[in-house]
Amino acid sequence: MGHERRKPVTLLEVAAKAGVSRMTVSKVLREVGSISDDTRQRVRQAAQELGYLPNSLAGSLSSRKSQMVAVIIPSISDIVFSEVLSGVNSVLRPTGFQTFIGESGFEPETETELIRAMLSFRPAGILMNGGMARSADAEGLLARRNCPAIQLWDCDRRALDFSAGPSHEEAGRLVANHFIERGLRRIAYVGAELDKDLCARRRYLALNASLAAAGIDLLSVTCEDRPRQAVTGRFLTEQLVREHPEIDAIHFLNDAMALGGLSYLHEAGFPVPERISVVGFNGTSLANAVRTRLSTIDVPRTAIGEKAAQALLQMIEDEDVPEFWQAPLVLVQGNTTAAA
Amino acid sequence: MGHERRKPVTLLEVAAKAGVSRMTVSKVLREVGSISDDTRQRVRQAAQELGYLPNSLAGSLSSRKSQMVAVIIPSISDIVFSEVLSGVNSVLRPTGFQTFIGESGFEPETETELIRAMLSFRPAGILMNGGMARSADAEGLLARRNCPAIQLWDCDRRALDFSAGPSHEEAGRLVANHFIERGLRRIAYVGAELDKDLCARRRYLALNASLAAAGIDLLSVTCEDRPRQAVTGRFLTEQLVREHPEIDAIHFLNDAMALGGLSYLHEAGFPVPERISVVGFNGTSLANAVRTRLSTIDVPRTAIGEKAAQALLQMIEDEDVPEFWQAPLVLVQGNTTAAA
DNA sequence: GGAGCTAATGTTATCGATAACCTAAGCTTA
DNA sequence: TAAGCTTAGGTTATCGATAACATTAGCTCC
Repeated sequence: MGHERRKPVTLLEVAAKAGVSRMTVSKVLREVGSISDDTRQRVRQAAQELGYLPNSLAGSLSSRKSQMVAVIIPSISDIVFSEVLSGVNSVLRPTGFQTFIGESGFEPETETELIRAMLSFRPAGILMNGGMARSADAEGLLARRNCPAIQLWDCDRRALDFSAGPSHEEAGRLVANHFIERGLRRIAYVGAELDKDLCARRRYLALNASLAAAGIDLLSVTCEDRPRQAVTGRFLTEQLVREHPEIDAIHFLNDAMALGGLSYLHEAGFPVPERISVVGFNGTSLANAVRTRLSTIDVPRTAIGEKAAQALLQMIEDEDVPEFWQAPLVLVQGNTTAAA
Repeated sequence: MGHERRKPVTLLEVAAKAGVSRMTVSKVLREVGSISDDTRQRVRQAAQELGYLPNSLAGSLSSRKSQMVAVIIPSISDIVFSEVLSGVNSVLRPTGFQTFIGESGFEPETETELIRAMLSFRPAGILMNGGMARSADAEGLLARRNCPAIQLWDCDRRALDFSAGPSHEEAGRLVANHFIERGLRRIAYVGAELDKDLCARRRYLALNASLAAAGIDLLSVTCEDRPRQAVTGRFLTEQLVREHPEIDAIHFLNDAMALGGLSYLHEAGFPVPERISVVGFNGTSLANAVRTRLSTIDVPRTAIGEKAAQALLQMIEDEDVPEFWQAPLVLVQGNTTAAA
């Protein structure tokens, strides 16, 4: 099964087989223009028999149109993103647009190359996560793009043509109030890679500011060189309670880290929520799988993707679109924080 | 910030600005041919100042070459895949190839459209997960592709030009032997979506066969309409032990489901491993985050991606490549199965 | 000193489609 | 019945690059 097969079939070959011109084949396959039923049949059959696959390079070059929508995300392993993407796809798919994904790995250099690569195919639109430090080259590429561009996951700092996402500042404030209402005052924050994920950093800063306004000092335990996953949550929590056994509430960067932290707290004999309250972020289904129902902030991820895709379609149609859509946030009370 | 910007800059404009022909610009930017340092400078600067971005549609169409590598995966939320992909990228990136990802959502229909869309851009290569039911159209498209194609994640059933992945049958046998060696005889399997994930199904069948050979009946609890995640593992385990409290070992489809199951077992008062042994599959970092260190089968995911990418590069260079690479599997003994 | 190189650049054809316009036949309709 | 419209299809130019070959000037070298 070699791959050095014959040259792919072109319109010309289909045309020859069907006994018509290339243009006629093109019209039949795109269902434009007026073609008799008889010809239509012959062309379809010829294309089918030859296994004709249109060449999008030629097609898009010529028509200056594309069915490709580029999506660039920091990490495909971040569970968070998959639902945003499925929201995007659920709206885009029925319209015939195809989503092509690029993964930047949180590296600005890689992200820049991805933007360059994707834009060089002149996509119909581009969606990218907000909250990343972007290189100057990337900004330049985006500034000169000739398609609509949408920022996902961030609504505090608007960018590109449309932003769909939560206010991370609001999220930070929600958690702060949640703790304050419950009379918790020795509060810690556990996170990782805050230098890369600026959205998470903004949540942290808002939490910090809200607590400060209430006269509370926030203790933070973070590291930049470990993944934002359960293992890291567990590791940092261990470090935290060893040095500060007095704390009575922890907010984690995300649910995965919170679960890691919880596992350590149980093991080390810190009852949750009696002794320490825990709040995560995201509302991933993960959160309800363990015996504890994690208190967390639920983010409507699918809706974010849907709104983004809808806005994209409208912009492609040259319709007017608002500047942003702010995703509603809900702090879901589980059993890792005591009732107020 | 509208998106209906001016027409993108073309080679011709750069050429005019630099006072040379298009061909010269093309050669400078691709670093081929011989061009004087002076001209090279002027062209580079002109391109820079105009913000020239090559049009890959035109470039690839003309040269019949591409820097794009297509990857089609069933689900980006499946943690498993992210590491395979990072292995792929670590090899491909330095060579200048760009990975474009498509997500099929386990739907053959969607997968077919993705294959069509990606192949229509004439990529340098295509990588796809094995173990999915593929539509006839998809097979046709793949048969007529004119680039190397590689199957990931499955090495039992070889397909395309190269296969990189574990033997899922071996995995099933490993688990069976693990249980048998420990004298466990009331064994259950918990999984989901086995109709879609044929690799998982093959593990299950091998487990079943190996146990049968030892005179053991395997009890299986599965469902097709729930995700292969922790919640489902928990739900099915609850159902399992309610109806069959006598079982003494469970193999889960993956680690996520195993963790969900574990949480229920703890809660329901089934000590692990004293009363019930548990084995997962994958060796995700998740496995070590909770108090229990899950016994599981470690799959070298990054290596799979690397081998696949290396094979792809070799095929692009027209070098000979073996038919497959079988990923070594290790059953990692945690503390959810008692020592033999 | 001219045949033969090499280096630096330009010309032309082509990749595989689509846009925009054109043509011829058949049909209305006043 | 001739102007005018439809229908079905074809022609030509173009999209933005690259491959392959052509050209020109300066140099080498016997």
